[in-house]
Amino acid sequence: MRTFVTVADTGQFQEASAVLGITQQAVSKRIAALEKELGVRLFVRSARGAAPTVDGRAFLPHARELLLAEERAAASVRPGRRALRVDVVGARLGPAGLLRDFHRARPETALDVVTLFDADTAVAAVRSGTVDATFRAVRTRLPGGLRAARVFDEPVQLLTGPRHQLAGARSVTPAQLAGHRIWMPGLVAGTEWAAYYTALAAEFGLTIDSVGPDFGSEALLDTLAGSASLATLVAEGIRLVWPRGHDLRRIPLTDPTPVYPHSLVWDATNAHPALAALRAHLSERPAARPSSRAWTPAWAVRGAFPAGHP
Amino acid sequence: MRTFVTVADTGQFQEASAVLGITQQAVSKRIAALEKELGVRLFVRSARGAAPTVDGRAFLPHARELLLAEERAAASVRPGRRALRVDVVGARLGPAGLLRDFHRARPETALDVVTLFDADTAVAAVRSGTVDATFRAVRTRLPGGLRAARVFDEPVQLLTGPRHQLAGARSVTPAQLAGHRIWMPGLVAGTEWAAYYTALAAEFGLTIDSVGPDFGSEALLDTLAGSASLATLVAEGIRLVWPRGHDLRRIPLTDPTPVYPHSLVWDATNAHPALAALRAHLSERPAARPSSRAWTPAWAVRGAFPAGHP
DNA sequence: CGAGCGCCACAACCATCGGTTGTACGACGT
DNA sequence: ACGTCGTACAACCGATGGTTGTGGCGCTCG
Repeated sequence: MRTFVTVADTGQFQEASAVLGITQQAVSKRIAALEKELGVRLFVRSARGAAPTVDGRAFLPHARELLLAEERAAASVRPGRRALRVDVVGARLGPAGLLRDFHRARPETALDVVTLFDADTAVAAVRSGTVDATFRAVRTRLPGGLRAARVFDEPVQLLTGPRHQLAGARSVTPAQLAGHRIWMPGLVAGTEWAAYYTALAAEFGLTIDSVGPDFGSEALLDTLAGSASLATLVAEGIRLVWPRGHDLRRIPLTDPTPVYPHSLVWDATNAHPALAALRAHLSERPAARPSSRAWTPAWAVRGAFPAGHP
Repeated sequence: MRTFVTVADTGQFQEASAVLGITQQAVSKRIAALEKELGVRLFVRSARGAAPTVDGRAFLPHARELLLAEERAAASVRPGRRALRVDVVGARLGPAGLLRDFHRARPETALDVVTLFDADTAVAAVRSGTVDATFRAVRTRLPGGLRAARVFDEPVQLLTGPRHQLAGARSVTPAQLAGHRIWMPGLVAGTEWAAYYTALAAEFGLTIDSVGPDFGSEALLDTLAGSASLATLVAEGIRLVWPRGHDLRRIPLTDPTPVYPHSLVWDATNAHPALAALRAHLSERPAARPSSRAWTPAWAVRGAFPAGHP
């Protein structure tokens, strides 16, 4: 590919070979091999050099893209100065949206988004330097050198099918959910997600049930749509693949509103320039502050808020 | 890359080797070589298989993207059923915008945009089947089997610096340009672009000058910004890299408005499914019809309009 | 708790690939 | 008509990347 692009740019095999530091014959062989593999002629050879055919012209941008993709791939793991690497708890949750904003604001900044197993794993990764930051709800005291800023309180909503008893409500209080069956397959014990919902259930006397195999959100939505007794909880920001004709309802929870407390955790000694940019970007947003009408587990308050918060 | 992705998907070297049709040892060697080249460990090996490290997780989406890019590249020239290939006269002109619309409306349709030398070359390419369609201003009678539909009349505007005599005008008539020097470096004799501007100059007595080397649009704009006597003509839709502080002016031409008559040309015997989709997409737009206040060269009227036009 | 099993890494070997040098051929300009 | 420029073909050879064979390590299970 690189040979192809170089030939296209220089206009002749000879000069391309000089650029690439190989012989002209090697370039000729490479191009011939590529043409044979693709089954089309890419250049018309003349006594004055090589000009791309129509196929070659169509192929050229794809070849360039391939080289760029290779460069990005290598940059994502380059020891020392790799791309900024951020862990998020879920690709469709609030923090992922914050990262999309950041990427839109600074598209030149190379950014990798990964999802680790749980908050403890993520915090350990931040500490070891394998990731630069993580959006998580921190439960435990952070190891020395790590900083946290609570950046996003994401309200939790009830999701029901049309036949559910609460389907018509404009809003519901957590206490009203007592006695209803909340079904959340895929909740893995030991993760901070599970801890959050366990605390929520304990606080308001709910029954949260995560038994059964997790067939993915589509299967969950299918089941909800047909059930009069099952409901689930989802984060407000989550974008579901909204099935047609299922008539599912998202119902806000109020008085209090359970919010999921996303914090950004990073290592104070990490000098990655894009990390500073990310923190600056996040602090430019209106700071998320705990509302008196919001609820979080007791452990969440340990997550530090940006300066100015009590 | 394919080996890496396969290992990540299967979770073990052994099964990946079966999928790829090679031995486990070859997979081991490939991954080891990749890790050595990148300088990082991508998998943690255990007695139950291989799990990606944090680096591996970050690398994975890039590796997938690379494979997709390779597939798209191959598809762009696959003999027989390649991607729809359309020639446009310029990437920043109206037809390129139409193609962007089409791509937005049908993102699943593989689409390649190329730019050939001139209309005759493009028409020959359509006839030979190396491109599926071209947006061009057709001057000559089309070879048998080819069809044309005038899809976009693009108004031409005057571009001047702030010190130019016409800089303050809200609009200008072509006749008013007589005597002013119009500078259009890069206009290649023999192309339909050149023919268009030649006809325009002849019709209204203009002086269009394309001598001198073409250093690109940036250099042109720099020169225009500082000149009181030079101006150029640009298509309305063209997106220039608008230099800061140059205070350039785009001035509409009126009474009549010269328009550049883009037609879509295709081969009636070409059965490419995406070609039909493109034509359908274009015909859904409000048909471009020649206004009595618009001007085109006499030869342009030969370009067929969609059904219904006189 | 030890034996067995499943999985990966290392070693030796070998065919193929992809580079080299040397040369031929065609087009263009003088 | 002949040098010059640029590419293609041929012969050659080392490096690459596959194979088979084997060893080690960590689960798991009797």
